[in-house]
Amino acid sequence: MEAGARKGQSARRPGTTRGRIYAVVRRIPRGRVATYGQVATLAGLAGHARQVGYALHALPAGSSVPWQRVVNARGEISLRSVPGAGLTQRMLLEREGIRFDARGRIGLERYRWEPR
DNA sequence: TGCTTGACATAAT
DNA sequence: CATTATGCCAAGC
Repeated sequence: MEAGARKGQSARRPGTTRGRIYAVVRRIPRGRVATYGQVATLAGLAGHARQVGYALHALPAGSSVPWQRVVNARGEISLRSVPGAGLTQRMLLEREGIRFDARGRIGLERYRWEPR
């Protein structure tokens, strides 16, 4: 339990790598998407996109982090350990007004979040 | 304390 | 444009 509790804390504890990643993901506006590398760069972890994915993977359910708006560089939803979840993510994005390609890809040219 | 795994990115072919 | 190979860091056991 302590391990689980500690995990939940580290997720909300600012200053940690994961906390910074969550902070960036939270900044993604609705109806827009960002790539893992983009989030990593904004979080100050340029080049460490893997950590972004891992951080979201450890993200607790019910969190205020719109992990669904984070996609890979191909503009597609990355496969995760939980089968079926990809469809859930796609549904959430479509609900925000994001259109998917016939191949299940998003037009990053059109929906890419441009931070300023 | 140290090793293995992991929601990826980028470059090269 | 698709696929393959390599590199990065942090968290978990």
